[in-house]
Amino acid sequence: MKAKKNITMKEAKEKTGLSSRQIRYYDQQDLVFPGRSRGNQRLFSENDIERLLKIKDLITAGNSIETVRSKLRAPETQTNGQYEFDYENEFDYSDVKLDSLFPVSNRSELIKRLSRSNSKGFKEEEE
DNA sequence: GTTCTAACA
DNA sequence: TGTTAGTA
Repeated sequence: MKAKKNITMKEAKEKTGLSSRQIRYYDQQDLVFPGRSRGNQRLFSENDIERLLKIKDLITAGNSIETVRSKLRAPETQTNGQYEFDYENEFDYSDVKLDSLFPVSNRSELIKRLSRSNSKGFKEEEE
């Protein structure tokens, strides 16, 4: 039963109006967490799009990646007693061809992300 | 045809 | 940020 539909890069570009470069960049900056699947391609959910939209809004408003990250913190790091799992959600797994289980299918990717979380060499980078 | 990463302009 | 290279 595939109720929700996954969104591909192309769709994401159209829906957000952002370039693929920007979307991938925001992904690297941990501003969005799209799932990965077939061929290591990103699969966004409706939530990711909304998140991207908000990011775009903040960036175009003259804010930097840092600011955006402050506003949209990763759920795991948001230890305020209030969880905002706004993306562990409507993901259509039936359409995803994963080699193993989703959460830990990409160990290398997970390791990379964890590594990035430690490196705090951020500056005032904008458009 | 499209996305992915990495790197250069 | 755009764009290109080589790949899947």
